[in-house]
Amino acid sequence: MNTSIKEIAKSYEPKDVEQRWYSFWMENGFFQPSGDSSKQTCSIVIPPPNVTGSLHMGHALNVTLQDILCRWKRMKGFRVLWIPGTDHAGIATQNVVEKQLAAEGINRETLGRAAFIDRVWQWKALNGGQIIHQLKKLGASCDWSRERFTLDEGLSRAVREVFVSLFEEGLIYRSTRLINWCPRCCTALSDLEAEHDEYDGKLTYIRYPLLDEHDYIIVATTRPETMLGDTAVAVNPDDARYKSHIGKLLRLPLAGRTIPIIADREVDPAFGTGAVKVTPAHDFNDEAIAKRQSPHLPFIPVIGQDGKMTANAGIKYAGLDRYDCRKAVIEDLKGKGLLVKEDKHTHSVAHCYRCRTTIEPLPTAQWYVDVESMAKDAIDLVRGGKINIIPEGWKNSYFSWMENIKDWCISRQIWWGHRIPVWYCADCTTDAGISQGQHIHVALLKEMNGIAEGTYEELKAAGLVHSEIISNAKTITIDIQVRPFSDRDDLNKCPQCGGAALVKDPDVLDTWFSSALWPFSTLGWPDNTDDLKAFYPTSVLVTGFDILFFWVARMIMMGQKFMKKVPFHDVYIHALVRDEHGQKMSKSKGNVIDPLTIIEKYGTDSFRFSLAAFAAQGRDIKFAEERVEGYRHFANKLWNASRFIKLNIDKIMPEGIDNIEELSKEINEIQRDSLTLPDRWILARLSETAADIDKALSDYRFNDASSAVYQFVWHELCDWYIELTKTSFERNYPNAAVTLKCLIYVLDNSLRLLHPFMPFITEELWKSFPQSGQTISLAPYPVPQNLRQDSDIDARDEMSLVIDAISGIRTIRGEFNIAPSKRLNVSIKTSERTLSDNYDFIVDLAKLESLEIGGNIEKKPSTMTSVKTGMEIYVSLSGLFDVQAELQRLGKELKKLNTAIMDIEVKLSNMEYRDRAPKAVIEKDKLKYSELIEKRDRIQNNVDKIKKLDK
RNA sequence: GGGCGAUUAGCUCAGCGGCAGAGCGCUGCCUUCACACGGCAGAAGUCACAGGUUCAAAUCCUGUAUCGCCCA
Repeated sequence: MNTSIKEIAKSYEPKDVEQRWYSFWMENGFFQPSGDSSKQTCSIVIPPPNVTGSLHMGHALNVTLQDILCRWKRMKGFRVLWIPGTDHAGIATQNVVEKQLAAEGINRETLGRAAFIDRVWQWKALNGGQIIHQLKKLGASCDWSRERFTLDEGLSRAVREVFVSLFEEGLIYRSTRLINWCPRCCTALSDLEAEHDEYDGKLTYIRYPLLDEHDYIIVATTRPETMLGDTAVAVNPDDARYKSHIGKLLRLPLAGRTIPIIADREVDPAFGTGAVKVTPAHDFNDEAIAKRQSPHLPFIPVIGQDGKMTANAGIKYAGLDRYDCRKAVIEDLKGKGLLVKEDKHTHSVAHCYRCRTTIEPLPTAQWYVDVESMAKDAIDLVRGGKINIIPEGWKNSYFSWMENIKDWCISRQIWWGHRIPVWYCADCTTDAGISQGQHIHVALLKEMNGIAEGTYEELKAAGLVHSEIISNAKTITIDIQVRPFSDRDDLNKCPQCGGAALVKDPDVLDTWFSSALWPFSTLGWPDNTDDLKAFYPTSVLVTGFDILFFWVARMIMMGQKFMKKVPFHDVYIHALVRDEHGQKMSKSKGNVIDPLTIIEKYGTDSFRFSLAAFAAQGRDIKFAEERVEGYRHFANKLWNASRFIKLNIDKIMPEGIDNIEELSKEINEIQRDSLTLPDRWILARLSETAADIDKALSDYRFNDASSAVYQFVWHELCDWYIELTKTSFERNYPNAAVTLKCLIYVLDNSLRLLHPFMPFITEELWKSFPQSGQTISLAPYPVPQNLRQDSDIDARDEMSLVIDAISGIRTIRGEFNIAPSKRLNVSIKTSERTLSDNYDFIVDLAKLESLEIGGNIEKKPSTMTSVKTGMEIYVSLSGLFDVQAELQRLGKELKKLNTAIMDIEVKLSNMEYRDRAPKAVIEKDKLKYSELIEKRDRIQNNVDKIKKLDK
């Protein structure tokens, strides 16, 4: 029997406490799903943070909300599985390691592909655990034994399976078209990875001379350097200014080429001059125009993958950076008198989401996923309610994106990632009968046999053998004509000719391709594992709106496609965390708040509680540090409430208590008569609070849940109940022990209610009471059904009388600045027995010297009056009493009451109101009206008495 | 250009047809034996603006202004 309550510190020190418990939870495997499979399950997959990442506010919010849900469900008895892990973040990680290499004076090409990838794995082993460590600091109750990485073996197998089956179905295909190209990362990007920002640029007007006439046409462009690749000028067919020009030829300045004037409906006559230059190889709109023409306009790429002008740009410009070329072109046009003007012009420019470099649209061969039919299904799933998006407002964004979705470019020209499982045969011939070796271009790391680059055939002709070509290749480019083979197993023979001259596709997949499989790949798919059977579909996905399209939409498509079931039932979209001025946090702005600094300063629990309290639906979070400080005070309050209880266990029950689980049974068996009014009241309020929190969490209303528990613990348990128990304890009531048991019971349940929000302090306090439970994280969550059931509503009405009496006296004390130490003499005129039944509570909490309660109390001279429903309170103030001040005070109150009475009179006398308002509303108003009248009359009565008694 | 959201106390925000709320801050009194990271009391609002619907509007509708975000 543990009765010794160790001395506990006067204030809560989070650091001491937090360190201990996390490892305790881990060592005991509390976060692994437990219980038999008949139990209801709850599963969540974490949005995998980038392996390069370190914890920021967004992660902290995201993880805190998931942890609240998981801990709540776990305590409710669900078999909970929360799978953690990280994302290999292809471009980001490769950038980090390349930077390291650059510092050593090498680059990935000199290192070679295999060695480079080894380097990245080394880097990952050394640094990749940082964010995981930080998630643990937050208290995340993930099942770390199931931690996954998007590039680990199992997940790679899932990626391979998905790729190959989509390929076999024809839904993955290779195509040459314009893509967003980042000239710094040297890779293609998906549409989503190109971010559009407003930018102050120029609109340049250029004169294009007509071929056979002394006339010209003026075009306006934001990118003059691309004119070198123009293959037409387009006008709107309905534009009267240009109708007669359609079909004529122009001499393209600087390049000297002849290009036609064509008509296209999409040309906006209001933009610039209404005539636009068409550069199909470097602009998405122009590409579309080119493909609408019959025959298609030619594509002349003049900018290369490195962002420099190519030979097509002409000898003068070839090799120039695209921006230097812009200057040169402007100068040369000026020189020829063809530059009309340059206007200031704001337009949006696409940037690489990883490195901010301006995107260059380039025609290249890339792999695409045909998403049309999957998107259609994904729309239906949300529309039909199979997947709920919360808050609902995001549904519209989801639909509008999904309805306009374009095929997804999934190939990336980098090395870190899932290699595309496709092979090409250098020996076979294309459909056109040409040797495929002529369509495979190889650049070697160094010159061999006098050749540095050329087609596969040329290298062979120079005497190189297959293995030499492959192992010394710096880059391999495969033309679209070459036939791809994809397979679940690595190919070493051509499936067609049986030859061994196979070239593996050099590209890797978009990281989001593997992320899209996360809800089932982490559970063991493509194997039909027990986890998959038990935990798929997952219960809810908690994430920020910034990856709604990147990730959520794609998971829905892939989940439905491959599992034939939704990946999750609910998607809870939380806010973005901004700084206290509403600015997005960013390193460049220097307004980033580091969660770990906050944790260091205020403790994890306070931080988590703040995040939950901030997490109102549908609004961004402006993070204010003062709020966290406020919740640290709350933690301290809780700490001290427990401290108070422990001190009293020592005093009142020297024999101690066996364990607090036993207490729950006892509380349920205690006769109502043995309980004080405060006991009954707090039990009732506990039950109501538990119901409120359960409802709020079920609806993902984290802020409602946190404020309900805050309000209860501080303002009901601490402000009132604990203060009231002091009366029982200090006056040695016969049932003081019962009250103490109630108090412990309420604290125990409060700790359990709070645990999902504040896991550390609640475990610390809970474990400091004697009990058989191993951990609070597996203790039952309080819901009304498992709390004392007979806690009555009468208790609340009765208690509000007592509270009114005490508050009434305190208000008078406060208004006249009477020191709390001065005991007052008070009489209360009332017919309510409740007040005399709770005589001591009023005396103690209002700090009275004497108290008289009765129906026949008469107001004495020099007494302050407070009129409340059901009672009139007289506070004796002989000596301090000021007639004028008191009359003024009561007069003010009368005035207020009269205004209220008049308002309600107008309302009640309105016939339409009486006809149409619901009965209950009218009844309520009538009751209120009579209460107001009664109160006013009683105050008036008192005013009259003062005038008579104290004149 | 299209769409979404916000505007409520000094600040940060709940509330979204039936008496305008919370936290922080502010003012006054108090080191009362859990807690000064505290207690008690108090002041503080034309619910952005203009119309409309309704017996009744912070709440629903329309428009305006300002701010923010997403998509093109």
